[in-house]
Amino acid sequence: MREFKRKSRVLLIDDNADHLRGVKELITLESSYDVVGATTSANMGINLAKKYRPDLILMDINMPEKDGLQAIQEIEKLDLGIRVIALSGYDDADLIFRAMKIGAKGYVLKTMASAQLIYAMDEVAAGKIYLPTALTSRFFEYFQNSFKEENAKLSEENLLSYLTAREEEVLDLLTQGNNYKGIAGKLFISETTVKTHVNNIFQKLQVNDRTQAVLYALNNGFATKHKIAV
Amino acid sequence: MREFKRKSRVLLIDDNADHLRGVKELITLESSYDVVGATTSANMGINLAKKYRPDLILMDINMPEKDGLQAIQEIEKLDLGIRVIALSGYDDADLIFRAMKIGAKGYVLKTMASAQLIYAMDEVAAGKIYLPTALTSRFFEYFQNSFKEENAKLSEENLLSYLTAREEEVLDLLTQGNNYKGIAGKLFISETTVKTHVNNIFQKLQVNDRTQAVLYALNNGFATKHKIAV
DNA sequence: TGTGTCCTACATCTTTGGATTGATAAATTA
DNA sequence: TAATTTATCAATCCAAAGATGTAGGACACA
Repeated sequence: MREFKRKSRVLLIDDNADHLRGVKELITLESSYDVVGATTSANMGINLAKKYRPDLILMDINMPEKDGLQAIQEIEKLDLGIRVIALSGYDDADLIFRAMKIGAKGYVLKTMASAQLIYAMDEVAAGKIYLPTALTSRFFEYFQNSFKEENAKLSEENLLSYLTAREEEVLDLLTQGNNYKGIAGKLFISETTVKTHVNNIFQKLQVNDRTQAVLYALNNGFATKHKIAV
Repeated sequence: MREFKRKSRVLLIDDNADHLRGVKELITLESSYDVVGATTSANMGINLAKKYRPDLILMDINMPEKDGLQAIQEIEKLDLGIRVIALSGYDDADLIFRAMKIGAKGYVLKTMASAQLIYAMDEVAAGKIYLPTALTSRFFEYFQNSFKEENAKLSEENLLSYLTAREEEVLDLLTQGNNYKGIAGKLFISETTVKTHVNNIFQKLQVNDRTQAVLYALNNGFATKHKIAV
């Protein structure tokens, strides 16, 4: 299959010169990839990316000088359609999560067999996103954990549920930064009426001012509830 | 391996009686699982879950009456350590994302080969989280897309960067719902100084009041920047 | 040494926000 | 039908917030 396509162009960025050389050899042996560049500097890597527009980048994210994650982010910002695979020595869930969050199309451990690296490259070059099974599992544990609190908040007794429909409208406008006059204008009611509603909201949410009300709303899934609902 | 462990107890919930029967037979053939219950009702399923405390639940999430996702959420809320695998007819990214978000430990398509279902069950029963490769790819596309906007905001010119260190401290306290007095007390400075800082913050963020300042901060990664930084 | 930035502080004034009380009409529910 | 809830509006009062101008001391940098 792969043999019939044009070769994918790959750029390597890894501050460990030895590892860089090793990966380069490995990939060069693999006939379906052209290594168009290899550098130990993240900044240089970004420049090379702009210059050569590779299809793929293998980016070491354990670099001291410039953080590899930051480099990935900058490359993603360029929006050149370059697909980046993160190379890391650690299977740390937080690292994996952050890499995928900023747009890495794959995450491969340096300790993994070379065949697996090539496989990841094939998958990513084919437009897919690739994570080894074990890392996927780690990712999801982290992912679910980060939503646990939010889920708990959304399902637990929520003071927001005591608000009337009108009060929800008013609160919604509050969370958009409106003052009394703005809300009154948007709802076609008098400012004093808005004051009444807002005061009732304060009572129900047990807060003292609009900022606290807005914060309560945002921290307890007010927007979520209406727009993204599970 | 599996042969030596005690059998995992499974509960099946699927409003399609035919499919339910099919899955039940399939699993019964597989000697390492005991089907402790099978029902076409989500509510009944939740009751059975409480009663029998199965290790695993296979939950159809394409049910009209009570949404399967909601049922998963309720089971997760019980916190009984029951691991739920979502069964669905659709490989819709949004569905997959929502299922994983609320704590499903796996997501399997009904059209998949029975061997794959058993494999998923083995993995999940072993404490892992399992998503078929193809669905993982879909999930990540959706996941990365949902962060694209946020990433753009964080990396684009941000008025927050013009704030001084002290102003950031003040803004941080503002985003916790403090008034002038509260901030003054916490920073051991006078209330008038706080007013000065807050006014400077308003100028820099180009907003008119504290609520808008807080909203600007939250919408532009203020907390994120300091606590979760990429 | 001077220039600029930052943190601190105060005075003054205007506007907005918040608390409270009271009242009417419509809709809902018991 | 009576009672309750909701949405509307007003007056009043006090507190808080916001706008503006001024200014001294600390520090960094050229």
